[in-house]
Amino acid sequence: MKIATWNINSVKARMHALTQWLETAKPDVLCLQEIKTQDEGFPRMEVEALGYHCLVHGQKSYNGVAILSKAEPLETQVGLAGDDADEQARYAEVVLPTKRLGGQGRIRVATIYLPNGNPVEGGDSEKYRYKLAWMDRLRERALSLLPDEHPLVLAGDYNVIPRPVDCHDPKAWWGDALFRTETLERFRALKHIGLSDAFEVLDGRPEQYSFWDYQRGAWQNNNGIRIDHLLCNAAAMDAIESVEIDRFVRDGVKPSDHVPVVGQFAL
DNA sequence: ATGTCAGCCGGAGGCTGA
Repeated sequence: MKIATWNINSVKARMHALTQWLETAKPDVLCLQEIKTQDEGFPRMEVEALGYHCLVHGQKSYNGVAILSKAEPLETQVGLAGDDADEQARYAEVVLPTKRLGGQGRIRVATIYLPNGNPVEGGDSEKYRYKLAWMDRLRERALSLLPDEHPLVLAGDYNVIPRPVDCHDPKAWWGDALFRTETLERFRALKHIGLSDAFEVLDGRPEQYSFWDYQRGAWQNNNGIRIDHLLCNAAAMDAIESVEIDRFVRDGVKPSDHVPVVGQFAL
C-alpha cells in the first residue's frame, strides 16, 4: 500500500500535475494540502474518474485538505477537536481497510496542513501562537488515537524543518516559524508520544528536500527545505518498507512548490 | 535582484498568504 502526501498549492491550478502524478505513481492514498477551494469547487468527477474516492475538507481561498483513496473509507472525520472556533480547514482523516487479518485489517490516515506561523515577531505574533496551539491540538488528537493498535499515518505539510540538515542554509532559517526552539519542541513532543518520522528512520540523508520556494531561483540552486512528513505509529513503522521523495515533480509543467512524499507499506 | 505564484474582488491590478 502506497501512501503519499503532497501540498498541491491549489488543486484547480494543478489538475495537470495531479492527474499526471496519480497516473504514474498510482498511490493507494494521497493526502492533499492547500487545495484552496471550497468543497463544491473540488474536481471530484475528474479524480473519481481516475479511480479514487475523495474526502474533501475545503475552505474559500486558503488552506483546505483532502484525502484521495482507492478504497472507500470505513470512517471519516474532518477537523481537529477544538475547531469550533477555528475557521481554517487543515485536518481530515479516514479509516481504510487493509488486506491483513483476513480483510479485517484497518489503517487510519490523516492529512495535515500545519500552520506556517510567520511572522514570528519575537514569538508572540497571533500567527505563531496559532501554530503552536494547533500543534498542541494535533498532539492531543494523536494521543487519543494511540490506544488503537492499527497502523496510523499522519501525513502532511508540517511546516517544520526537523533537523539542520533538512534545509540548505540552517543559519538563514533559524528563528523562522519553521525552525526555532518552540516549534521543534512541539514536533519532538509529537514524536515522543510514539510517532516516527518515516523518512528520518528509513532514509535520513541530508538535503532531501520536499519544498523549494518559487522565488530567487530556489529550485535551480537546490535551496530547499524538508517540511512534508509521514509520522507513523509503531504498527505503521512495522509495515513500512521505504520512503521516497518525488523531487522530479518540481521540474514539471506549472509545478507546486512542494513535491509528493511517498511511503510504501506492506499492508 | 522587491527575483513567484495563486485566489480574491471585480472587471485591472493591488492585496494577502506562503
